[in-house]
Amino acid sequence: MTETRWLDEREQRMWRAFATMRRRLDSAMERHLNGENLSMADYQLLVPLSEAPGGRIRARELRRLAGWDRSRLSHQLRRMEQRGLVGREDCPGDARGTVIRLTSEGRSAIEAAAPGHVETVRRLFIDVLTPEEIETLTSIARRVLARIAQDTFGPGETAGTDAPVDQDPGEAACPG
Amino acid sequence: MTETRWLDEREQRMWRAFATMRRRLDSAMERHLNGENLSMADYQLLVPLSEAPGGRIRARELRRLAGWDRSRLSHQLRRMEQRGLVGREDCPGDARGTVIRLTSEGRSAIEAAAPGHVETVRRLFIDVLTPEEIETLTSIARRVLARIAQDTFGPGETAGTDAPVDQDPGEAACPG
DNA sequence: CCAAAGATGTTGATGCGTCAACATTCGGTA
DNA sequence: TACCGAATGTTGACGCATCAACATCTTTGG
Repeated sequence: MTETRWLDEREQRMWRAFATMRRRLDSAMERHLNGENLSMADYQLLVPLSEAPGGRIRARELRRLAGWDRSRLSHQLRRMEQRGLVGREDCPGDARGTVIRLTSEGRSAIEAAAPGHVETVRRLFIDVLTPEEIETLTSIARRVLARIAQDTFGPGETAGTDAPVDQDPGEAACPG
Repeated sequence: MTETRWLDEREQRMWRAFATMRRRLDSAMERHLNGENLSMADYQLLVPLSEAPGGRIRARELRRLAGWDRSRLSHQLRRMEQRGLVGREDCPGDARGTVIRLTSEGRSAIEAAAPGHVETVRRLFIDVLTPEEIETLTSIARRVLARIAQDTFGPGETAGTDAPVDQDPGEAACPG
């Protein structure tokens, strides 16, 4: 180990402000969604489901779209099924699979919540950015993601046992 | 309700990339810290404790420094106490209070983890940014935080019942 | 065909985070 | 002094997230 390169004052200020912004943004969006009785986790699954033909997606595919691992998805679907937002069906052609179906309650919920959610994203974040800053942020995010991917396979520790790190659709904004 | 202002392509691309970066950055840092058997939550409390004289801070103050609410702090301290990282003592002069004490195990843990954590922050994030981008991010974070603060007290819903939203030291980086 | 290996989901345990309810103590005021 | 409201912490319940273990089914290769 060489000597630790601590953060200088500017770096520290940025890192703290950035971390705080992240936390506050999450809380605020969670809070606004909760007003519609949905969590961010619900939202992330309901959006792709609402865009799928018939409101049906196989769990495997949903897992890929959300970038989650099996367990997280299964637990979340169990909770959502209990609330009547989704249902499980047998998967034709593969007895291992499960098809997730958006219920009418689920569709109502996402359609009620989506506009407000997007408005929140816009009001709290996008509207305070200049077009240049939007491009800069996109560029930064890409560089950081590339670096993290590098890092995962370098001195790797828990290199992807389950979750595929290939693609990441992130969070959709416009449910049909 | 006026018409929803959906996100255009650039905005959506930025928002998704940004959200993904946030998640991946969190996971990566959590994972690296876990290599030292610490969580981010542990770290956030251990840093101020390690910097305090005698390794002692009253719970109220720790709560303020971390920006947490009572309950979260209490639960986290219970878990950390069970692992021997901290201890609870009576608060002299105020029988309601509790003084949190960093144990020697706690000190060893934070001192072992801090350099690696800072290195991770630097390698995965800071090192891929230009000085201009660091300033830009600081500026963006401040604007967003101001907007969120505005929003909280505007059409507010759960405007701060417990957690003081005044100051936020965020995450410290250099435990003495 | 049959056994091994892989894919797909589920479950239980545990840690993290929030909310509501509670007990205790302090401070100010009648 | 006695009371009442505020401050301080703790607890239980529940949702979210990850890990390890498991059950089942499919595919592959002999």
